[in-house]
Amino acid sequence: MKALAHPVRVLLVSSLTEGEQCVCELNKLADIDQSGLSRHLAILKKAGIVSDRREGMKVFYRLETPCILKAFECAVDVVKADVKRRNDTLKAV
Amino acid sequence: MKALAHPVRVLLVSSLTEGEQCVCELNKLADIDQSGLSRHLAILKKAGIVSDRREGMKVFYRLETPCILKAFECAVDVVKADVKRRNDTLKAV
DNA sequence: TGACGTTATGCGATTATGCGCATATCCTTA
DNA sequence: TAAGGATATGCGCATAATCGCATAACGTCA
Repeated sequence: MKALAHPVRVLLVSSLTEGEQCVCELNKLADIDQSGLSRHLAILKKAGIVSDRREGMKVFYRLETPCILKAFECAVDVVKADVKRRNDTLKAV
Repeated sequence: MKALAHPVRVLLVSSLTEGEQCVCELNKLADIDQSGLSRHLAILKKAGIVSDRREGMKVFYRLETPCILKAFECAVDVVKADVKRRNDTLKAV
């Protein structure tokens, strides 16, 4: 759970749901220092959420657990419910 | 996501999947200072994961988002996969 | 082998989290 | 209104997470 507690890591996982990607591609997504990106990926790997594969100079990361998508969907639901609640509160006024 | 990044909070949510509970009951589960518990619950509430309801002196918390169970199941899968991987590595030696 | 592209790691500084104590707040009941 | 139980909050300290820079490690190709 801690491994997903950072916006950049959520972004990374989210991007990897579309398939394997190398660090260089991920680096374009996240506006962050390269060393930081590498660290975030290491955290996800240590947590068993992603795995890596070397191919030439590049390292490719891929999602190890597709079920994580459901967790994200739930998170989206939570946010939606929150928005709805705020709206209802506004209307009530 | 951050809201679930602490073992105590995972425990709390997990316990709340069984139904509404008051702070006093939750306090028995988590071996933690009462003020800390209150803070953790506040974090979950702010994240929209739980909601509270006052009834006399006691405050009852309940899960706002049952789908969170799926997220936990996924976490369990990740851990299981990790254990399996370790075993396979051992066997290979 | 040497230069270069890609990714990882060591380190120090900064910031965010969590904890425990004391205390405030809210509610009930005498 | 006063006392007491249940819960929340202010504060200071300790620890952990993150960041950016510099540099190391790894692989390729001339």
